Amino acid sequence: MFNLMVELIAPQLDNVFHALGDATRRQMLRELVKGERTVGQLAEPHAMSLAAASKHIKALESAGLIRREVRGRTHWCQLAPGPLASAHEWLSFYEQFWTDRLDALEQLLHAADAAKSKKTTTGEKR
Amino acid sequence: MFNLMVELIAPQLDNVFHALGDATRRQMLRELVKGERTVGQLAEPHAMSLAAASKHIKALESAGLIRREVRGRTHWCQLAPGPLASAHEWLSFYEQFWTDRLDALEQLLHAADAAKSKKTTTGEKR
DNA sequence: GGAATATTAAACCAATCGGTTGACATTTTG
DNA sequence: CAAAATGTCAACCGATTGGTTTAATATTCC
Repeated sequence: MFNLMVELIAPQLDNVFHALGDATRRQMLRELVKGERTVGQLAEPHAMSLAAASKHIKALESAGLIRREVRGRTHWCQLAPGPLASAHEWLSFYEQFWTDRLDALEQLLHAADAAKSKKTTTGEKR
Repeated sequence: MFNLMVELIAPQLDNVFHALGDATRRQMLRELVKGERTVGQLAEPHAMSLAAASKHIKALESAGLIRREVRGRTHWCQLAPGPLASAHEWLSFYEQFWTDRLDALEQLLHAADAAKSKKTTTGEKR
């Protein structure tokens, strides 16, 4: 299910994850959850030039994470959450794994608790 | 709920997302889902020197995405999915948003379709 | 001990990143 | 129209990235 679509769009995922790998850009996304914002508004909380913030916004845009609409002289940005969903889906593939691991750990703890039976069925290691 | 923990660990998220922003490293993670692998095994599918692959693995390791166990002269790597779960959680914050957006779109389409009744009772989602 | 194996370390390189500044284009406002 | 407001663009800069090649370090095998 996931297997079929995961990693087929590697360059897209490259862009999305790279865009998310910067706290400034993540904060901008958080802000955009509240609604449309102009470039200036997005830039304002950050201790950097408007040009620098503009670059961050361009990075988010070219990753497909936001859309921009020019109205007059101001550029309005809004979330375009599709790629976020893709990244989320990509990570979901691993959810099964880490859930299994936690389950296994839990079972191990329970087993240690009630250490009476002599089950030594080792989970196969590759 | 998410609001409380999201973005409190920004440097960690920086590392995790940065590590995920490279197709080579993502492929290595995919491989590790199948079980433990040595550095050599992880490197083999990739058209690069062992040293280069070793660097990728170190990046994954310092992002906390994998753990390494040295047995004899070989280094065995395995997934440490905790940080993946963190990234997944971070993205989950936006799930509500993009779900809402898609719902809104769907409703818009339906409304256009059956443009007769005037029910606008928005079903709450999730 | 010495050769082969498995992996990291160090030095280097071109490309990219995140930032700056200054010039420019396009509205809006007075 | 002129001035202010809103952004982008281009050039530049130092740091980081992802790769190379050539050692160096452990460990195992004979």
